[in-house]
Amino acid sequence: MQNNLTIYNTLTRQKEIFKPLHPPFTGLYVCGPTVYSNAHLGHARPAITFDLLYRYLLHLGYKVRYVRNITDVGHLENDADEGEDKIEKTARIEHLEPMEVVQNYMNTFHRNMDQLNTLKPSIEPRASGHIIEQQEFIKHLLNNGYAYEVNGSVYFDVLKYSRKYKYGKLSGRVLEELQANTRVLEGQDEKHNPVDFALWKKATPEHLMKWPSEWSDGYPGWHLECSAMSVKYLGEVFDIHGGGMDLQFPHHECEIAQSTAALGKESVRYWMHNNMITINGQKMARSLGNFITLDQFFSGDHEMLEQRYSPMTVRFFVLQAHYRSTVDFSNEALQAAEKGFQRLFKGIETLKKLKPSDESTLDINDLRKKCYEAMDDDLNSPVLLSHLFEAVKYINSVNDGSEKLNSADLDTMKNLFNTFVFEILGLKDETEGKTDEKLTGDLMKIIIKLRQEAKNKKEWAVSDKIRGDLKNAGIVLKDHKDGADWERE
RNA sequence: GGUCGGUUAACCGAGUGGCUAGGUAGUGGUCUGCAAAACCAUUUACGGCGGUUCGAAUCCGCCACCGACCUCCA
Repeated sequence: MQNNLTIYNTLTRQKEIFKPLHPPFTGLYVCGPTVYSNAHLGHARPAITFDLLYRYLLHLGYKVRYVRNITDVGHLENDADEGEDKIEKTARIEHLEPMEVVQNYMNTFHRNMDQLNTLKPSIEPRASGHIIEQQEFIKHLLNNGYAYEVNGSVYFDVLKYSRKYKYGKLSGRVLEELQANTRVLEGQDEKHNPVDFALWKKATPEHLMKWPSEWSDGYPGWHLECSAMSVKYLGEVFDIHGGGMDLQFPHHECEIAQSTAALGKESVRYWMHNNMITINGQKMARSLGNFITLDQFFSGDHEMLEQRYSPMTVRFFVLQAHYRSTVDFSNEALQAAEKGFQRLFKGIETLKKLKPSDESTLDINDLRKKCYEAMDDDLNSPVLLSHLFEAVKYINSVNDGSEKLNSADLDTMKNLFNTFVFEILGLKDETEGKTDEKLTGDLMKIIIKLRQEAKNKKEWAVSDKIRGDLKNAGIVLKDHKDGADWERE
């Protein structure tokens, strides 16, 4: 399994050549959503980023097991609330069962992910379905002496851990400074140290989501599910763990601590983190209330949106930036992405119609090499797109007759677009698959022919009326030298 | 205050010590009964101040500004 893929490992803060532990197999774990509200643009970022990685690994020939969890227990909303479980809180407001809320938002999330054309993970485990595994994990930590029980809750002993291992290695935190900076808040008296974190929390009587355990009726700590489920499905040591940059600390740091303490070794080989989507320069987040949901993008139903943006426009928008850069939302940027996406796909349409020449004026192998180099360079999708746009320009020139492609190169070019645009970038033609497409096409041919006859007789009023009426019906005619094309508005 | 990252033209967004990234918009042109579209060509850059270098947007230092995270029961 040869490849030149390099990925930026947050652990070492540099790009490293990707070498899986057990080729051709490779494991990928990505932190999925907490399903207590509708998915917003921020959720699209990791989904698309790691979909790109998953697709590229598949393309390179790896047998990938892609695990993305659904968090359906735990998580607090913010400092203001009184320790209510996020999911439980929403449940109370809407008078629904907690699991009904979970199901509802999970369904929406899945629909949105399908719209964005992300491939489904191999396994999508839910925290609530792995309570026993999490409890087993806690027992392991208690036996190892890295956890302690107080009043039915179990906490991880960070200080003890740090005597043997380095706590904070992923996020660059220094334990002493963390202790110095920790805010002193109520409810921590159970902990031996403020930096300790919960593995199991005893539930209050009114808490709805709780499970029996030998310590108490309660619920697992947030960080635990990822450790327990990744080990279960990918093994004690696996290749890639991904997630948003905002999860680096404390979530992933605690995951590392738990797993290392329980297993006695590093569990994750490559840590990858996508950057944030910003809006007016600030992170788009549920908790900040500055989010626009994916459904709102797709429908245009939000006061900040000047128009609707199709799922592929959103996907293209995300891919046009490198995953480790922030991307700032704006209508202008989305509209530019929409136009760019259309230009790319018009190029593909033109490519389909090209006639081969006897010779080629393009070094197609060089183009292919550049495309692979871009992807190998830590998934540099914007550079890949720039090469594809260069190719589009070339395709148009061939169409105009100023450049040439021979038959073999033409096939290679089609292949290249198929591979990179559809297979790897995961873009798709949104006009395809509509019903009666063939019939519509045939009808349009007849209409255009009739109009052409009118034009030949210089009956401009007739031809303009046809064009105008079609426009009212949502169809745009585009005249050119030998005939006319049409497309939906 | 600490840790990490960023500051590129009208907007978005790559990037290497010397060679036009790319997209959108703008401008000019081709095509055209008109319109639209399409295509071609093309203008405006590298936060500030120093330093290293024959040469720096790219390396180093300082400053300014912006952002993420800094555990609460999760």
